[in-house]
Amino acid sequence: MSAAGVRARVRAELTREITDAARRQLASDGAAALSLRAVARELGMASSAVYRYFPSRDDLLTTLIVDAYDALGAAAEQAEGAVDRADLRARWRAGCRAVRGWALAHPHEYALVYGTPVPGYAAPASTVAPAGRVGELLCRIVADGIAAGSVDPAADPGDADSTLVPGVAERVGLPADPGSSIAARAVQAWSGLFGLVNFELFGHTHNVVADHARFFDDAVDRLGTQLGLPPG
Amino acid sequence: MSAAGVRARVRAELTREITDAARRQLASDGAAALSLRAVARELGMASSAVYRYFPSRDDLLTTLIVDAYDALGAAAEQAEGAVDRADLRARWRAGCRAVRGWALAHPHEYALVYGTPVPGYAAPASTVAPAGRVGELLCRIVADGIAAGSVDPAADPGDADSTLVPGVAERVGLPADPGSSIAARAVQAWSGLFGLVNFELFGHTHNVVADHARFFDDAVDRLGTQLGLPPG
DNA sequence: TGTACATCAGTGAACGCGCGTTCACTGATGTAC
DNA sequence: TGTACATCAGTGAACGCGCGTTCACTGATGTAC
Repeated sequence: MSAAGVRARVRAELTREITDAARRQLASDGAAALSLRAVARELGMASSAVYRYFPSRDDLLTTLIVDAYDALGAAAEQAEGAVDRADLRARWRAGCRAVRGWALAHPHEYALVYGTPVPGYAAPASTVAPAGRVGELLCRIVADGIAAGSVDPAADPGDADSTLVPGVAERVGLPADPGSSIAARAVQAWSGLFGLVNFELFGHTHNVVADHARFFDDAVDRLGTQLGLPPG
Repeated sequence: MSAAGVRARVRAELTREITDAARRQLASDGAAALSLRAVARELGMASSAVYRYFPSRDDLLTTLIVDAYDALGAAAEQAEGAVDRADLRARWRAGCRAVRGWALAHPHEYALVYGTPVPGYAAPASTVAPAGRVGELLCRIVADGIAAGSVDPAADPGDADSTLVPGVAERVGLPADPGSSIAARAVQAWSGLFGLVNFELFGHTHNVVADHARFFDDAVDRLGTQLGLPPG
């Protein structure tokens, strides 16, 4: 390996060490407490040295945001992918449960992307694709059901899909018929899933729900039913 | 009015001026930027003077949180209360739309209570009751429907209600039968409502939904239908 | 292979900022006799 | 009604902290001839 290659590799490794330390800090204290100086401290380097790797705190934050979206998306995809393709209901459950499981295991990373937007931070374009992974995964299940004939896209008609951005249904493999609501209902189920996780994680169901895991499973099944997934 | 009464009134007024200034600051810059010093500055007083009224920043924050819950609850109750009692569907719509409307008008106050919990802040008991107002309002609509015979609590059976904290269904006027899911479904609809608002306000549907108002109305109607509210 | 130069990583001090909270204090306002 | 005392609101300085970012610098590593 060339000398330049070594230098690049060392650089990449230290970049990763920085993001790892930042992620640990995020995990233990939350996004608000994350600072470049603390990261540098943990790595035993001067705070100014971090600027050789990230031009500003916001860039480090962007990396963490993208990583969080990707980790959550990967967890959901992996869980969903481990299930019999033909069992739509099981795939739905697996994907949703993986989202909740990841959120409970990484509450601060979850809050970073699904809680209050960081003040003064404007999400750059690089966060858009990772942010869509879970939603697209859920839509793919519905689309597969339509393709297999086990989900009826014409159930619950209406023109709700016309409230969506044009082309978004096709992009996730859903039909784009006038008079359909299947894509809008999928978006609603997606937001309903995160509504459940938000409420649990942020404590809104603290005095309301006793068995969160079972409550969640029941609710997720109802979301699936509303989308027309066949019962498991 | 006695001299002591005057003093107490002046004190109450300045207390309100402080919370008003804090609320303005919260509204314009968000909770993270809220500081006792900035509030004192806006009021033209020494920062130490604020401590005569609030023992710490957290106490000021608690006041703002309670106020936000109450303002949102009042907005929902007022909108819902203006509708014909017998028209359950219209009451449901009015309540939900008021929640969204208030959230859009007060995004930072909304985020304070429904976004990421403030790090290091532990919500005291005084926030519990105000936090429940919207959920209880929604449940009351369902309970009225059951009482009027237009909502069937036995539709969609299952034992989902057993996942809730015992007594919570009765507390909001819903039946507590074994084998029922009406209370759990109400909780889910409640979390679904805030999932919709969260997604819109925090930008997750930015590239997905085009007409947010109509998308929301459609989704809310679906939530109502899932609870068994008669169509409007 | 050796040498002169350029690039790069990392340092440590500094700038300027804002924060929550404490404290001894000064006047003004209220209270008891 | 007048006076002595107690309570209270508000001040300004200070403590100690941490932050993001800049800058001139020192060595080490890589490159060109």
